Amino acid sequence: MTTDELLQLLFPTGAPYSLTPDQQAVVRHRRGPAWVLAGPGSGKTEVLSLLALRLLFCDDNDDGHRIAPESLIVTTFTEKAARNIDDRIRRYRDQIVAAQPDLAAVDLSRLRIGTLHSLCNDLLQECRAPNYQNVRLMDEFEQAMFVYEHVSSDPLAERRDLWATFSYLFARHEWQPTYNYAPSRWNRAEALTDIFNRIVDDRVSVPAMHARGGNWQLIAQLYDKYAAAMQTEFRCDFAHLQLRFLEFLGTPLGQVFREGGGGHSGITWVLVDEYQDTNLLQEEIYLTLAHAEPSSIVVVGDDDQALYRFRGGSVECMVTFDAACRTYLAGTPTVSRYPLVDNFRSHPKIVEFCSNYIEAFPATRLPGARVPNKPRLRAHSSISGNYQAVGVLSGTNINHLSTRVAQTIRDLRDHDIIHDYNQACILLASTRESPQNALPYVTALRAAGIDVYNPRNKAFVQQEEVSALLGALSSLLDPNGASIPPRPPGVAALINECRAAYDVVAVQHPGLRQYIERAVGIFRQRPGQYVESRIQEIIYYLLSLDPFAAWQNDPIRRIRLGRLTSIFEAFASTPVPNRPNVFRGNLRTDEGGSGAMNNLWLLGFYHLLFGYLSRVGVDDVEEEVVGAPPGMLPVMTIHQAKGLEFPFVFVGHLNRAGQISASHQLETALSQFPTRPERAFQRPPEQTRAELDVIRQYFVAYSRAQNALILMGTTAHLRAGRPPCGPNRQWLPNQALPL
DNA sequence: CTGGGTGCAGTTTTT
DNA sequence: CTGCACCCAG
Repeated sequence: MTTDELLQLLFPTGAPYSLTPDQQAVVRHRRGPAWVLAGPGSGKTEVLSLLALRLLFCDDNDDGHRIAPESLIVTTFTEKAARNIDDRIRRYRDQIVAAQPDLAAVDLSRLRIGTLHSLCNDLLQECRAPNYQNVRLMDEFEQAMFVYEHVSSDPLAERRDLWATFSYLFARHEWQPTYNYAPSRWNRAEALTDIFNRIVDDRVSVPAMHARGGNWQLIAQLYDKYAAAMQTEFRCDFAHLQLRFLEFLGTPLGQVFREGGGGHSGITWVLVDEYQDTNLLQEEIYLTLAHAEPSSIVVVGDDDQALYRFRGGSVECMVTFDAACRTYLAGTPTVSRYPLVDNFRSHPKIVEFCSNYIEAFPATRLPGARVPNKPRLRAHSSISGNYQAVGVLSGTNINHLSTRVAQTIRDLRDHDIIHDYNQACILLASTRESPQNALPYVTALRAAGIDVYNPRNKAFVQQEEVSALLGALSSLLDPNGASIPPRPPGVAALINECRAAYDVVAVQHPGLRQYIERAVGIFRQRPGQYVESRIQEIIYYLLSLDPFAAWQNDPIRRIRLGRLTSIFEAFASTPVPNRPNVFRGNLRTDEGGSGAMNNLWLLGFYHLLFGYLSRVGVDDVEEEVVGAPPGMLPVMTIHQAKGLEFPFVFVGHLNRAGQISASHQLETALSQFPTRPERAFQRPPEQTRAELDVIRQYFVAYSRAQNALILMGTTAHLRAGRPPCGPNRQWLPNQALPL
C-alpha cells in the first residue's frame, strides 16, 4: 500500500474530514529529524498516529519497505496520552485490514508504544540489562521513605549550614535558615529527594559537584550514598529508571538493541508526542536511540503548552531541538520543520484571543522562551457564528463571583444552550476544596442544584472507610494515643480525625471492636518482643471484618481501600538499614506492656505515613473514562484538562502570579554542573521563567474552549494586572458578560 | 477606582 | 511570618 492509498482509504474524497497540506507533510516525512510545532487543537496526535501507520503499513518508505513494528518507538509523557495514540493506531489498523486483509500480518503487538517510563522498564527487562535485574521500582512515597531510612540520618545531612544553602526547598513554616537547628529528618528526606531527582533529570554532573567542594561536595556524597543504597537494596526510582536505560544504550548489548544485529532489526524510527515536557535526560535517551543515520526522530509538541517544570520538564529542549540534533546526532543532520497552525477546535474569536494572549507578554518574546519565528494560530473549525465567544465574568468578591458563575451555568442548562452539565467545565489552578481554592465555586454550584465532579480534591483521607481503617490501626497499635506527636499540627489533627472515625464505627460493629481489644490484650502480655504478624497481615484481617468487609462490595469504596492498602504496602516494605530482612512492617511491642508498639516505631508510623497523607494529600478515586459523568459539572485542574476540550470553559484563579518556586531555584543552582556543557541552556532569570510558566499554564486553559471561553475573576483579580491577566491587558475582551 | 488597614490561612502539577 | 483577600475610606 502506498501513502496515497492509505490516505485515500482513511479519508476518502468527499468525506467531511480530510488532512490539510501541512498535516500531510508530516505524515509523508521521509527521513531524518523532524520538528513538528503543533498549536492547540491542530490534530497533532492524529498526525503522529498516521505517521506511525504509514511507516507500518506503507511500502513506499525511504528504503522501499514497511518498518518492522519492533523497530518503531512511539512514546509520550502521560499514560493518558499514550493510551490515546495506541487507541487511534488500533482503530485505523482495523480499517486498513478490512480493506486489505493481507496487511493483517503486520503484528502491532510488537510495536513499542507507551510512556517513556514504561518503555524503559519493559525494555530493560526484555533485554535482561545487567544493571536492572530483580529491581523493585519505587513510587514517590517509597522513594521518600527510602531516603528517610538510608540518607537523611547521615551526619552530613544533619548539618544546619548545608540546609541554609537550600532553604528554598522548605516551606516557610517548616524550616528557616535563621533557626539554630537543622530541618526535621522527614523534611530533610523530602528536600534530598527533590535534589536527587533533579540531579538525574537535569543530567547534572556529580563529579563536578564533588570537585566544587563545600556544600556541593556534601550533596554529591549524599547522592552517592543514595545511589549505592539503591544498588544494594535492589530498588530504583522513576528518574534512575530512565538513567539505567540511557546507561544500557551505551553498552554493547544496548548498541545491538539500537542498531540491530543478532536477529534484532534495531530501532529505526522514534516518534515522541508532548515533546515540550521532555527533560534533558529524556532528550539524551531519544537522541541516543536515533543516533545512527538517518536519525529518523520526529518530535511533536507545543512549547506554549509546557506544564511540567516541577518534574524536570525543560521547555528549552523543545525550543532548541535543532541544536540538540546537531549536538547528539551523527553527521550534519538537517532538521525538517513542520508548523501545524490550523486550529480545528475553537471558535475563531477564541483562537484569536489565544494568539493575542500569548503574544501580549514581553517575556514570551525573549530569546529561548518560544520556538523562533513561530507562525500565529489560524482558525479552521466548523464552529462559527457572530456571538461573543470570549467574555469576562466578575464579582466584588469570591463568593459573589461564585454565585454568578453558578447562576450562569444554570442558565446555560435551563435554556438548553448546553444539554448536559458535562459540556461545560471549570478550570482552576487547584481543585482542593479549601477557601482559597475550589471551595467557593463548589459550594455555590451545589447551592444552585448542580452536581459537581471533582475527583482531584485531595479528599481521600476524609472518606469514611479510609479514615476509619487508619483510625482502627492507630487504636490497635497505640490504644491510648499516647504516642501521637503534637507537631506538626496537621498530622496530629489527621490522626485524631481518624481515631474519631474509628470510634464511630466501633460502636456499631462490636466484632471489630472486640478484635482490636483482644489484640491489645495479647500485646500487653508480651512486652518488648517482636510480634509474629506484620502490619500487612493486621490490615488484611481488619479488612475481613465488618464494616470494611461490607464496604468492599461498593466499587468506589473498594478502590479507595485498595489504594490505602498499597500505600501501607509501600510503607511496610521499606527495609530497615543495617538489619537484614527487617522491614518497617515488622512490629515490636513496647517494653512497658502498655499494649502499644515500640515508641520509636510508632513515631515513624505517625510521621511517615500520616505525615505523608496529611501533607501531600491523595486524590480521590477517578473514573477511568475521560471527562465527567453525565449530569455532572467537572471542576478540573488545568493540568488535568490538558489534551481535553469542552464547549464551554470557565477559567478561574486569574490572580495566580508567577511565583519563583523551589523548582526554578534548584534548576538554576544545578545548571552550573552540566554533564553536557553544549546543552546547558541560557535561561531567562527565575522571575521571568516563573512568569512564563504561568502564562503557558493559562494558555493551555484558554485553548480548551470550543464554543465559549469565560474568564472568572473578582474585580481585584482583574485589576491586579499580573499574569495570567496582565500586564498588557489589551488582549482581554472589553466586554463583560451580561448578567 | 485606588490605597491602606486588618484578618486569616498556609501550592500545584506526574512517572 | 508573609501574602493575599476583603472592606472601607477617600
